[in-house]
Amino acid sequence: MEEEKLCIRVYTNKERLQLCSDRLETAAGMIQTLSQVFSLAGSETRLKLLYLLEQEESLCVCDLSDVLQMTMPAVSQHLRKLKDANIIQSKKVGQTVFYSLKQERQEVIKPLLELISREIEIKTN
Amino acid sequence: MEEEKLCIRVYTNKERLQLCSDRLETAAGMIQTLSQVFSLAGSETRLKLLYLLEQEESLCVCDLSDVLQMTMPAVSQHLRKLKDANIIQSKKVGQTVFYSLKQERQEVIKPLLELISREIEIKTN
DNA sequence: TAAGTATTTAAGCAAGTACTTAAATACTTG
DNA sequence: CAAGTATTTAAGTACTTGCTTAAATACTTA
Repeated sequence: MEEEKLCIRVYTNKERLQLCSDRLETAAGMIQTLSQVFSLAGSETRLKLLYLLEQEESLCVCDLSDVLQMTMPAVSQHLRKLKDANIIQSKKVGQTVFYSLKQERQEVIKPLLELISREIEIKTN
Repeated sequence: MEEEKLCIRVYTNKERLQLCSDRLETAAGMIQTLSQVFSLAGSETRLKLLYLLEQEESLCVCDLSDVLQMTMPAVSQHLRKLKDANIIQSKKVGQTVFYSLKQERQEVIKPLLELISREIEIKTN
């Protein structure tokens, strides 16, 4: 099973392409981390969850399910993914579970959410 | 088909939840736009494409396929999605198609890519 | 105009995602 | 401890995604 060349170029800047490969290799870890965060934030529902948690500090599953007009299992499953990725954390008080943004990941999450709040500020002025 | 309440709370801050709903409604457009961008950037392959295009200004499908070690149809299909979302643009020169980041969307894309390049700078110092 | 190159399009398929409903778990209170 | 509430877990399913391969398109050049 030979690796076939699909594209034969006369003018190829091999050094440039090598530099690109090097860049990718150096950035590999960050790219992987970021693409995971982006793909989580890439769901409209989860982006809403993150936005609400940023604005309100902390909300319970029940409230979130109310606001988003979704069943609790649906919301709970989204929250689980965000929690697994260390983006949010939970705190149980009695039988109620409160979710909030995790400090550790703020440097990645904040710039994303700022894009929303900045737009909103413009809109409400 | 009655809309059933799945969660009956004694202490509910109705005003707070209403404020949350209002926030979501105001932010709806931005949230939709952003979640689309995030979900595109949420693919490791596409994030690499964006990163490379930012670093190199402009690259052809063939080069990208080479650097990413992927078939041209696979790369081409990713590029199409990014182009459909107005994140990148293409310019045909002879039979070669060059892709580059689109200026219009830079204010959303740049902060994301900066997270990578910033990390890389730290790493290579 | 024939042969070759770069790219896109299309069809097909395996894997992943986002819900649903039902049941399990954990806590609270009469 | 029985009944009820908040949440999670699990299984099932429709939909989406990301690749593959084959074929079509468009351009170049002998």
